[in-house]
Amino acid sequence: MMNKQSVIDLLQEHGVQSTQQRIEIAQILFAKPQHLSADQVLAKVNHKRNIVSKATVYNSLGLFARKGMIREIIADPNRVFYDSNTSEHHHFFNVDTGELSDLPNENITVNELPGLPEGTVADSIDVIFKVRNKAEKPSVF
Amino acid sequence: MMNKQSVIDLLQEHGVQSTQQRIEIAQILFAKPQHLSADQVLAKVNHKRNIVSKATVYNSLGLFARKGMIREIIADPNRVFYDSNTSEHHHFFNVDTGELSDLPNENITVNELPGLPEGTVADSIDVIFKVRNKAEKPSVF
DNA sequence: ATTGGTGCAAAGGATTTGCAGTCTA
DNA sequence: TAGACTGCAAATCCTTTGCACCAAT
Repeated sequence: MMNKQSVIDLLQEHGVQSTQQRIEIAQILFAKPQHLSADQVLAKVNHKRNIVSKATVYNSLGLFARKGMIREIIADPNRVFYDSNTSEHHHFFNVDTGELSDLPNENITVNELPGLPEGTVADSIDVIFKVRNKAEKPSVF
Repeated sequence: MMNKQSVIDLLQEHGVQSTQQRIEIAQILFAKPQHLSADQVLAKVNHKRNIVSKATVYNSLGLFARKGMIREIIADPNRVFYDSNTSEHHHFFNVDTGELSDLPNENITVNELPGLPEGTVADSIDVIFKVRNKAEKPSVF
C-alpha cells in the first residue's frame, strides 16, 4: 500500500487538491496496478467504515482520469473501469466474466497513421482484446 | 438503400427470422456503412411513422450483433454503437463530439500473442483510437 | 395451432446533479 | 473567510424485463 504522503504528493503533482476522501480513494487505486470499477472502489474504500460517499467516488475517479493519474477503460458496456497503471499497455477483456487483464504492449503495433479525422489531434489508443472462456460451448441462440 | 429482398436474404443467411420490424431496422443499418446507437436507429426507423418500439430496436440490435450481422462498438461510456460494416477495421473516436469513424485496418498490427488468460480463447480485437478537436484549448480543470 | 416476436410501461443499474453543510488553503 | 469539496437523495440516461397481444410457419 502506497503511504499517505506519497499519495498527497501524487495528487499535487497532478494539480489535484488533496482532501481526506481523495487520499483514501487514491490509496486504494495505487495499492497495486489494477482495474477497478467505481462500485469496487466504493466498496474497498468503505470496507472498514463509511468514509466516502458514492458521489465523491464517481467525482474523484472522473477527476483523476482527466488529470492523467489513472486511465479510464471502456470495454464493458455496463461499467467503466479505472486502471492505476498509466504506462503504455492494452487489455484482455473476458466477455464471459467481465474480467480485465493486462496485455503486454509489445504485441500491438500501430503504424503511422495516414489521416486523422478533420481538425483533430491524437489523444490515445485503446486496444481491447476480447476473449471467451474455453470450456463454455458457444450458446446457439 | 439496400432493397427489401436483399435484407430478407441477409437475415436468413444469418439464421434470423425475418419480420416487419427487423426488416425495417436492417434496412436502416445497411443503407450504408455507418455507426449508429440504438436511439439513433429508433429515431431513423420511426422517422415517418411509428413502426417499431424501443424494446424491439434494442432486442433486434442485440440479436443482429450475436448473429454476426453487425458489430457492437464500445467506445463511448454512454451508449453502444452498432457498425453495419463487419469487415476487419478499427475506429477513431472523437472524445469531444462522441463521433466514431473508420480507421483503415492496415495501420494496426497485432503480433502473435504470447499468452491469453487461463482457459480462454480469442474472440475479437477492438482498437479505439481516441482523438480530440484541434481548436479546443485543453480545459484546465 | 404453436412458437416466436412485438409493444408498452415499468424496472434496473450506472452515473450525475442540486444544494446545504464542511473542509482546505 | 472564500472557494472548493463532500454527502445525500433525487434525478437522468441507457438498457432490460414482464406480460399480454400479434404474427410467422
